[in-house]
Amino acid sequence: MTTPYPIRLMLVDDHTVVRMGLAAILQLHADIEVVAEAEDGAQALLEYRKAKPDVVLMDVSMPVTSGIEAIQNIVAETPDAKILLLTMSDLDEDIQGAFEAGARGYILKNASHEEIVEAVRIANKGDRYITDSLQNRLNALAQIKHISERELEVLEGMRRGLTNRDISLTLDISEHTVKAHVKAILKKLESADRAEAVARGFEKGLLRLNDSQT
Amino acid sequence: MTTPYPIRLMLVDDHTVVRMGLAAILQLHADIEVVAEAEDGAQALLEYRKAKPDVVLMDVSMPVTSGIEAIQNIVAETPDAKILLLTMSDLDEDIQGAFEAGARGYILKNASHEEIVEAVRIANKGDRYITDSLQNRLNALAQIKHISERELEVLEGMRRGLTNRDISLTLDISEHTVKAHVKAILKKLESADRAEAVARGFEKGLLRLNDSQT
DNA sequence: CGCTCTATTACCCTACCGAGCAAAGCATTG
DNA sequence: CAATGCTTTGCTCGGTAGGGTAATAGAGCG
Repeated sequence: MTTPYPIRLMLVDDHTVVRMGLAAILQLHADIEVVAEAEDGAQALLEYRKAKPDVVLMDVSMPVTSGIEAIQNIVAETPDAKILLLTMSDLDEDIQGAFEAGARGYILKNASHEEIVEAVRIANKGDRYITDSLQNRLNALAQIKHISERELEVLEGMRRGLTNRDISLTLDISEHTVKAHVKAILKKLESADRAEAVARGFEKGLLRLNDSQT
Repeated sequence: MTTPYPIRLMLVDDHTVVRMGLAAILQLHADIEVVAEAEDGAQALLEYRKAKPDVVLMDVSMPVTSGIEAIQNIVAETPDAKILLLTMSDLDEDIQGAFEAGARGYILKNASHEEIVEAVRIANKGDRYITDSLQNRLNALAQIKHISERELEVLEGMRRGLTNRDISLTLDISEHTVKAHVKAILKKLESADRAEAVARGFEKGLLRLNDSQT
C-alpha cells in the first residue's frame, strides 16, 4: 500500500465511460497510477511503447484491432508484458485466445473493485491472476479440439445460408470436401445439424455479430 | 446550466465500473445530480419508487430483470417516467423493444460525454432523444413484420438442433404446423435455410447467448 | 521416422428439409 | 364487416443434408 513506486497502469477500452469508471476506482488506491489510456488495439500498442506501463488492463472487444490481437502485438515486442483482460465476454474463444496470446489474467466486468485492484497487484508481481471457475473452464477447453481455419470458413458459409455446393464454389473445393468439413464441425461442436452448429458457433465466439456483411 | 433545481438522475447498470464512470462524468455538470443507483431491473423499480428521479439512465442487458422489462414495470406505474437507455447493444430487438416499452431515448455506449449529458437534459424537458441513424433504423423496423411468440419457440427449437418432428413433439402440435412456422420464419428473416435463420436470430437479438442451458 | 491432425476427394443411402399450393378457425384492427 | 395476420393442418415432390466408410497427401510433432 505504501509503495514508494506506484504501479504504472495503462487502460485500454473503447468506451470512455468504462475508462473513466476504472480511473475513478483505481484513483482510490495510492499504489496504482494510471499513466496511459487507449481506445483501441492499434492505439494500445503505440501507447505501450511510449508509456512502458507496468501493467495493462484492457477489453477484448474493440474496433480496429481486437484485444487479443493487441496482446499478441505487445507481447511480440515485450514478452514479459503484464496484460490483464477485463471484459464482459465470457466466450470460450475469448478466454482461450487471451491466454494463448499471453495474457496474465482474465477478469469479468461484473467483478468487484477489490478483485480488479487485487488482479493488478498480482500481475505487477509477475504472477497470473485467474479465478478457479475460469481455470476450470480453461482446463476443459484444452481437452477439446480446435476448429480449424478451413472449418471456420465453412461454418461462416453455413451462417450465411449457403448450401454445401455453394460453399464448395466460394472456397473452390469439391462438394465432397465441404461435406467432410461439415461432418467434422458437427462433431466438434456436438451439434445435430448446421443450425445448431451455427448457434454453438455464436455461443463459443467463433462467429461474431458484427461481421454480418448483409 | 444554472438551474436552481438540478436534474435528479438514477443510474441502472449491473457493472459497477460503468456506474462509477457515469457518475464521474455527470458530476462535472452542476445541473445534474445522481440520486439513486441500481444493479438490476428489479432493484431499479424499487429504487425508482423511493427516489422518484426526474430521469433514469439504464442498460438493457442485466441479470434478474432485463432493461426492457424494467422500463415496462416503471412505466406501468408512472406513465410519464423519463427513461433513457445507454447500452452497447445495437440489436434490432433491443432498440425496437425499448421504444415500445416506453423509453425516451437510446444511446450507444460509445457516445461522447456531451451526447450523454445532452440526452439527459432533453429527456428532462420531456422530449425524445434519438440520433438520426437510429431513427432511420426504427422506421425500417416498423415496416418489417414481427416474429410471433409461436415462431420464436420454433426458432429456439431450431437453435437447439431439433428436427421439425422433434419440435412438433415438444410443442405438442403437428409436424405440418411446424413446417408452416419454419416457412414463415425463413421468409421474415430473409433466410435460405434454418442455419441462416438461427444466425439472423442472433444478429437481431431474438436469440441470446445466455440461455443456452447446455 | 512413425504418429496425428488436417485437407482433400469419393461413393452410397436414408431421412429430412423446404418450395409450392390450399384451407379453415380465430383474434384483432380499421 | 372486411381485411389482415397468426395458428393450425394437410398434400406432393425434388433437392439437400448428414451418417457410414475409405483413401491419399501434406504438415507438424515427438
